[in-house]
Amino acid sequence: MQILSSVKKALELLDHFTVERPELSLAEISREVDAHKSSVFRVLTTLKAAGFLEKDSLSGKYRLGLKILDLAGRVWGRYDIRQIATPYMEELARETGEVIHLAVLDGSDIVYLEKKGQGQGQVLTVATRLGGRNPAYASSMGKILLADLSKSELKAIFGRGKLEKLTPNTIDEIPKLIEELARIREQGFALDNEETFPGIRCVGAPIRDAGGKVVAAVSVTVPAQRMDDKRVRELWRLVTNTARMISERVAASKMEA
Amino acid sequence: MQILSSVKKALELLDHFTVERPELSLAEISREVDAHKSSVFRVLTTLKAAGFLEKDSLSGKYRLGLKILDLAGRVWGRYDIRQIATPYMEELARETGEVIHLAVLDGSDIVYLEKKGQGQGQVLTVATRLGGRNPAYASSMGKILLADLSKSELKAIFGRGKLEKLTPNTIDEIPKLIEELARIREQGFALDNEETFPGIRCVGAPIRDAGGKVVAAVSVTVPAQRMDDKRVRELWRLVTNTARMISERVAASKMEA
DNA sequence: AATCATCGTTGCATAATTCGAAATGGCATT
DNA sequence: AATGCCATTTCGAATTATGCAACGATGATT
Repeated sequence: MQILSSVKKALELLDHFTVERPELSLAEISREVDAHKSSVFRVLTTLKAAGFLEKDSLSGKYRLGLKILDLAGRVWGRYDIRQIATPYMEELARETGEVIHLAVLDGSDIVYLEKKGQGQGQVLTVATRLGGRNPAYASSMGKILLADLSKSELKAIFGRGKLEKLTPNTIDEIPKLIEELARIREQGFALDNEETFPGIRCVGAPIRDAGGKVVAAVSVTVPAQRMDDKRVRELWRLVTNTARMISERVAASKMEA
Repeated sequence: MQILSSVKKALELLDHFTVERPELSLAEISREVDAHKSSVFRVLTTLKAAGFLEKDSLSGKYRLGLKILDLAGRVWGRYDIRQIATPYMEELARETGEVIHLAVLDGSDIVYLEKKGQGQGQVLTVATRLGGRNPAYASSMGKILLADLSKSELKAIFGRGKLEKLTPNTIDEIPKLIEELARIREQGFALDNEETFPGIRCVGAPIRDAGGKVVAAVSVTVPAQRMDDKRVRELWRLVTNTARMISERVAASKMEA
């Protein structure tokens, strides 16, 4: 494996900038990465010169730069599905009064492509973000996407070990996950029963391309206290309907995701 | 200036991946950057390991990776204005039947934060993209944003040279631009008269924060053949109304851009 | 089937680059 | 004024990235 260590270090430095901590000083970063200040300064300067970071002229702190949006715009071009799905998600958000997500599978994670709706002013909601990720095996959308993979594909992704528990409810044994995925294939939707986030349940449904392959998933996200069995059945009907409509549009546009 | 040259090279390599050419092979990139294949291979491998590139397993070609979306999601968090403006832009797109843009100033460029509407099926439209950039001095939105800067701020951005002409109509002399900006401050909107893209005209208006500072701009983009003086007046009224409504919402939400 | 050209990947010695320590100036606090 | 912390720069030593050569795989051509 031929990794350039100074390039790796520079790229990893970007990960320290988060939504919670969008601005950081040289000193803060040096302490966090446990590297000498002058080295970190040079990395920051390089990232800034390339537009990946910018520096607030008043505070002298660094934050992620707009070059990243420029590059991101080039990535979104691959996901026409997002444009197609947006009006349907908006309609579903109005209909249900809940938060709606769209995601694709990347490796063993889902990646959020779109999020619509504000929920019902509840305190408990999900801190998800465009481009953000969660383990596929815990989330309704992830399980939908995994259910469309072959045994060997699943093995290549998860191996034979135990899965990390995100909550007490997370399925952490691969045989149980395989069972769950078989059930999902049968019933055509998936439930996240407080497996990704405590207190949050989701119902997810598959978006298929013209060839029937599951290329994305859409879900309704609800606080557990509002998600009884009656509500599950209701949302299942709505979200699978939305997914089917998106799928038809996807197929009609010869979309490739 | 302390630039790490190997990090710089790696970051610059990302720029070779565009919407037009989303996938590239090792050999293609090596030829383009005029560097040895084995060096480029190691850079690609490092970028791939960090998620900035991914490799199509069938073609072996590289493309931009989803880590970029992850980071972009953290940048968007700075632009609450985008969420606020979206419904108003959608309404304006319906009302005018044209393409609507939202942008902010970054250095001497505008950066597109949002784009709504499809225009009227015309062949001639603008290839703009979320996160994409254009020189501020040529575009209606850019001129709106520049008009809010002080003389010294403008001087720091543009210096004393000539500006690059994008089209025969582009203002390329700084004194003329300063005059134009003074006019814009007076009238409260700006016109791009085929200065950024040939055959394309835009009317732009300022979005202000609670303190009256211009923090973003919104514009209507029209093919020149459909933009007579009557249409200019009509669109000016609509776009400044939209900008005012967004500004009020921005001020109400104590937004910081 | 054999040959050729091109591709992607790896190992190694050398050249290039990066690193850390020390120094310096700026700013805020006492 | 003294102190502490910050950001930035210089320089020699240590480390890393580079380019070359080699290799196997693949596809096209003979």
